[in-house]
Amino acid sequence: MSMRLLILGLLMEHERHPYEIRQTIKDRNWNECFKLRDGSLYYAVDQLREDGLIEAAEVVSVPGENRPDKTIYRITDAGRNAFQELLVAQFKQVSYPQHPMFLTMPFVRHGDPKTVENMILKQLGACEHRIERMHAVLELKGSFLPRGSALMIQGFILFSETEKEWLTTLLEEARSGKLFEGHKLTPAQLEAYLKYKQLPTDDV
Amino acid sequence: MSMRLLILGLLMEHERHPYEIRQTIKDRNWNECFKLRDGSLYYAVDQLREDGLIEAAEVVSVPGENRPDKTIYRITDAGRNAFQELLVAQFKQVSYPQHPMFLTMPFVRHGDPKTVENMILKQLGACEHRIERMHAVLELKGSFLPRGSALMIQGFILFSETEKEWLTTLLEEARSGKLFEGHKLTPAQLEAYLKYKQLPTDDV
DNA sequence: GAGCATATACTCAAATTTGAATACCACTCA
DNA sequence: TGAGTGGTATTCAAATTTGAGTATATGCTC
Repeated sequence: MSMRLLILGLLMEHERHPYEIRQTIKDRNWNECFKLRDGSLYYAVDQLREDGLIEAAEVVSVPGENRPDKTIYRITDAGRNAFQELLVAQFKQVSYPQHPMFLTMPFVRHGDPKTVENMILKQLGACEHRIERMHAVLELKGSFLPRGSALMIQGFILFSETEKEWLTTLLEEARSGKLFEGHKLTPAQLEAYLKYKQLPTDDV
Repeated sequence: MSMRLLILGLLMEHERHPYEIRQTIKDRNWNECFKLRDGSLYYAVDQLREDGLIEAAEVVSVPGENRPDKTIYRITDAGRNAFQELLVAQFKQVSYPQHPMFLTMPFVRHGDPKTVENMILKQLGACEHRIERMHAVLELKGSFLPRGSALMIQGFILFSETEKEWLTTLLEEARSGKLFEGHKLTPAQLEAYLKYKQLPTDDV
């Protein structure tokens, strides 16, 4: 998650202070598509400033005093160059779809079937809600959003629909008990396993 | 990425040394589905040992001397409990599909069209190869893999096929130039934008 | 048989992320 | 009137990941 690209990208539009960046990300519903923490936002901003890719445009003191002043940042020429590089770098990343639940799958068979079933059910519910929410966003914004942003959300919906399909299968298999199969290998399976070990693995 | 879950999960099967864990992950083609670095593997192993979740079962000196000895680890009772908790925690994660290219989308319009088009094309190629590779894995292993592992790979293929579809759209739009639209907002768009700002955002 | 890649088996500093905490203001609800 | 909730705006230590480096053995080619 290149926080730097995110920040520079937003500053390509116009100058902003960190909290405004955070808000913009929320307002645009991007936090549904990738996760962000305040901590790394402020950290990245500091780094960018140190590297001369952004600079303070203005420091605003909010009336009411004791609150920290906000610093408004602007992208520099070096920053605009860095943005182009980061954009390409992000494209170049070995990049494949990821889902936190992938990691649980190889191990569910060691878990408690009833608990697992419930967890899958919850994920499925969350997934369905997410699809609805994002459809609402697209309907309201789709036509006037920058095309790339609209396509991101559209992609996110597509992926979420695939997720729904996958979770539905998982749920069925959890209910039938099939999901928890595979504790032991029969000799035939073992032989197949040895064969499979020779499959080429593309380094990822 | 809970390295801990991954390690404990593998040690639920039988004892292993760190390098063997690394190998197993590769042999099972899991590195296609989630990314792992040696550094975090060894770090996590150390943590797990400190926490008493795993213990050294045996230290093996390899003939030929000067190589570091391998320590074979075994999961403890505390570790088995921790495994169950980590499994549930992983299920509970706010969990949605992610793709590194999502981050580029809102900003492609500031990038160089020709470069962007090429990058998308490359991703599409990589994606197609991945699908083929994973199909080969499933065909060879699908029947004898623990069901959960097979479903993970199946899910990964499903997601990759969705990715292919999405990338194809992106490519078309890059070629037609539509992808790069959205530099300025018309007054009507601005009004729509203000409306959209009021959309509820589920915190993620 | 010299050179070179590849596999084994890690180690470590530096970069980054996480998660929680801080502090202030404005609002409501009882 | 004061207690609690939510938004604004950030800081920071601790946890974790990254990326590069180390060192040896083994196999392969020219």
